[in-house]
Amino acid sequence: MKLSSKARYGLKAVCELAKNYGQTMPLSQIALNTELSEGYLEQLFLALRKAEIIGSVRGVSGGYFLIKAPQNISVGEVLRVLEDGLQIVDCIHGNCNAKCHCSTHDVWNKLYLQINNFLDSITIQSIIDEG
Amino acid sequence: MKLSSKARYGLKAVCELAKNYGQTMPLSQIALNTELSEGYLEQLFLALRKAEIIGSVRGVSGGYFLIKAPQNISVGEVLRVLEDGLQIVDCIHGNCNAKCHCSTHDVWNKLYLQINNFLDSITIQSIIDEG
DNA sequence: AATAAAACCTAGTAAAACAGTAGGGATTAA
DNA sequence: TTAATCCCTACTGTTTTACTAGGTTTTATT
Repeated sequence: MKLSSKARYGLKAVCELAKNYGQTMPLSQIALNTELSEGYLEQLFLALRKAEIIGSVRGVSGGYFLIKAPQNISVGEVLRVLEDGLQIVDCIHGNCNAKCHCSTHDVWNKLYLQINNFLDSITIQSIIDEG
Repeated sequence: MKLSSKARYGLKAVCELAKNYGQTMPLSQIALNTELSEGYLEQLFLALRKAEIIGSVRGVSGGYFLIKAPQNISVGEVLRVLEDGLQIVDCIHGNCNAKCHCSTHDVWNKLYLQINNFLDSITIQSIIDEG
């Protein structure tokens, strides 16, 4: 139940973009501000772009930008991209073949919903407001 | 954010013990009923015993038993033993040296509390009742 | 047209974590 | 004495993680 670096770094980077919402930021600048590896961030940004959370401009004076306003993006949206859908077990629907006569699956299902509901209730804007 | 096999198997095994609360069950029987590896379960039971969640009787006709009644044990108690305290990030108190000017740490702290509160609210008894 | 800044993309890789297995020792009822 | 059972440590193959490397493409600027 540990969060991956992808998730932690990714959220930080998205917050950095949020603080500069409306502008385009080169990855080098984001890496500098967050003290994260530029090469590693690049991979995360590739995923975030394909998920249409961020957009990009190529070439000189290009960079990345948030597509939606920070108050309209939830932490859940971002993390689901970076954390394989935030699923905490592989058989989330209890369709595994185990001869388990107790409903532990229900626990995992409910925990999954709790986590997602909570993370969906937090906006990126609220994070940078607190900081 | 995946749950480990330790956690999944451990909870199943504890449920199995709960269904036979008041009796002593040999590990071989638990492994059989849950279709889990006896050798692996042994490790989990070592930890659960040291955490005083289960007790054991050695020798012939020995085995393991739940120390507390199933309605007095929460899923959280069990999982914290098996999942390194259920901490989702290493620096849960935000004491890492990162030059992060946004409060993503607050998110992880709150999520940590959400998860623990939720799991503490579920008793082992309620799981076997549903099954 | 040349250059340099930037995104884009794939593949490799060392280290850690995971999910067990192996093998023996200690205890105890029968 | 035996066999069942818990106790404990160490080892091991696999997978995941957290990157790094190295190149390609695009584009503003000179």
